[in-house]
Amino acid sequence: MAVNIKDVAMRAGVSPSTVSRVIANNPRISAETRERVRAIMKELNYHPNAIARSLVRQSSQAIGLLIPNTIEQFFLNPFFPEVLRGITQVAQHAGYDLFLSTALHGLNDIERLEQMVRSKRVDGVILLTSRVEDPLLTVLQENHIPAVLIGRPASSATISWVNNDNKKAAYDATTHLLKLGHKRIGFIGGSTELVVTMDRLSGYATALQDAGGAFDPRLVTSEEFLEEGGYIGMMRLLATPERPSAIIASDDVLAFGAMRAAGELGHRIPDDLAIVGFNDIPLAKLANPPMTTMNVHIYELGQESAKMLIEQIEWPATDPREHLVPHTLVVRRSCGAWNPLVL
Amino acid sequence: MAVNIKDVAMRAGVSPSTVSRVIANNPRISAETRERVRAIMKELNYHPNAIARSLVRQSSQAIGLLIPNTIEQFFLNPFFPEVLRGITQVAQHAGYDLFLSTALHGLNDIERLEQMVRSKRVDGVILLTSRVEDPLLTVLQENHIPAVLIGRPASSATISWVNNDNKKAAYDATTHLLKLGHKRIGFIGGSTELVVTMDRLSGYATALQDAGGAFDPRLVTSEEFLEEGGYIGMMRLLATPERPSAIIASDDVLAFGAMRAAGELGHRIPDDLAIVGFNDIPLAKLANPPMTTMNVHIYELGQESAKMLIEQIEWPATDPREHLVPHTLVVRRSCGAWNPLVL
DNA sequence: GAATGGTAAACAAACGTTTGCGCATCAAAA
DNA sequence: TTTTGATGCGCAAACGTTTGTTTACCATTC
Repeated sequence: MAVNIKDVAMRAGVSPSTVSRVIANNPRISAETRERVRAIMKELNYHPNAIARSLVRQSSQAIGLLIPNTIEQFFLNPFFPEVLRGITQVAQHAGYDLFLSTALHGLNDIERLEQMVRSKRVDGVILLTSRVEDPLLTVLQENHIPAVLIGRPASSATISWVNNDNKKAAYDATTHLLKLGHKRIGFIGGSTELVVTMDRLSGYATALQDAGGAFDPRLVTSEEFLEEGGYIGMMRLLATPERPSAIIASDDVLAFGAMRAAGELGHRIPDDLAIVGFNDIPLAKLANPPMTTMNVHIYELGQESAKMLIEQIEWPATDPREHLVPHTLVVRRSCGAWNPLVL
Repeated sequence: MAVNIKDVAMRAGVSPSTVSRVIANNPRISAETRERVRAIMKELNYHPNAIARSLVRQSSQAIGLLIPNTIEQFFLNPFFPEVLRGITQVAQHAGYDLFLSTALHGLNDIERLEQMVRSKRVDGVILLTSRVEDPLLTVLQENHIPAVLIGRPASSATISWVNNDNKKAAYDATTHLLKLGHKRIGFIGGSTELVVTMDRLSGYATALQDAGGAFDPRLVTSEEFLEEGGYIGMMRLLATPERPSAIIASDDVLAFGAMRAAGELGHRIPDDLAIVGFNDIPLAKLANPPMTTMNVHIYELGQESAKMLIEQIEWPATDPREHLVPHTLVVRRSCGAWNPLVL
């Protein structure tokens, strides 16, 4: 039914090989033939079959996105579209298509991985799943699957990854609050199974320690990565005997929940309670008050991961690389630093 | 390098056809052979090549998502992840993979469409692009490409679509405000090129008319589909001589911008100004005050579109269908209806 | 004992490309 | 005139499956 390369060849009075070479802009085709074939292609409205091409080329010119099992949570977080935007930008530019793999009906990460790459549908994968179990990494290595992790591998596995310096970022955020005079600073984190949570918690603790402050476990809570989690976490922290005067939330969505909880209990932000979030999602600046938050440049994270993956696909020999995307604290109103210039 | 069906066949002492039939659970294979082949597949860690399969089957078991050219705006709007979530859910369940097509380097919709489906990478497409130009629809029809539009076609083209009854929804939202006693109600819409904007505007106007109110063009503004657009729109409306006492924003993101503008000018919501948004994005209930908004059930929109597309792919004969997803007004604080029960 | 029927598996063609190799053709050099 | 070297193009194999048809085998039946 659909017109194929043979139809074009026949109509143009040449062989399929010639048509193929015209498509590939092979220089060994005369200008005259090239033009004639091109005209026929247009006339017949011919479009090369990408599937057949992939089969013979042994490459699909597509990259896969492995989305965490906690789909709902992940999609709900503005992190997702933003990182996707970055990946998209680079992939498009390099001529790669994007394949999405989500997990719903009980497929685990490994099965999904095999579905995508072992079946040759994609040339490599970007892992958005921050809680990386080792078996997955083993499968990747054993099968020489080009892959890039967004986040940091829990173990010292040899895989390319792109991440923020989360410890440093949390350290900086905490220091910011310390400089504003806060003594008791609380921490609301996501699931402790996530490397990112542990890193940020660690940076927070180190900052307190360096400032001579005490790390009080009652001021630390870890919740689901949802607005509701932030809400609950804040409620918990505010119930402690000596309540904190400032909060670090390891995600803006958590921070939003925290702000809601604080508001409901009648605490004013930043007067009674300073809050610093993480990620600088678009709505952070629209919060009331506008939220101070650590911008981790998610878009760049996405871009860089795609770049690294494509590099890996096209030069399979290259060693795993790491890349740290810098962070910048965006000072708004929620931390109580009315004049950012003095900091 | 990678193990293929022939390797399995050889090792099991059978032909490739037999292996293929084992994979397909063909009943003509004896139980004994089936088990033996299965064992070998596991032993060799064999995974069928989806590309080769697609080639011979003439179907890729994948559906494509055509994302509007206004990528940045689209990704920024929480509508996107939510509709994607719905699509994903159904697609996964039916065994279809998801392919993303975004437009960056100047490819227009048609080119992208051809890239995806004419090249057989996907079996059908979901069009997320609400401003559907006719040429695109023509291409779809001429090539018998299974497709579903999310939104309503501008012309009376014969294409399957799933949508909200946007006129009715806007009518209902406006009526809600009228019942609360508002006389001058403003409307902040997205680009007038979008069908959805025009539909909602139309419903708004009809509601005013039915209530005996006058439609005042000075109370209507159309802006970019961004928070910033809502901000500017609100500024514009508040600058009119007789300023409105209530606002309908055709998108929650616009409503957020509107609320910010109102806040900056010192107007209190809902006391000085009532606001009703559209979409009920997750953050709507976290706004300050929590936002009254028309829930259009985006997730369902996504689910239904995927269902319709897959149905179309698997039963090519079926006629184009339409589906309206119901809307429900979620009354919170921003509209000033303190006791939703009385309505 | 030959014909029939049923079951299990093999054969081979197809799907639409790409690409190494070989074969003409022709002009220039020997 | 023969050799050489480009140049332009065709041949055919390969990529890894699926599937309609055929074959081989064995047990019934006449």
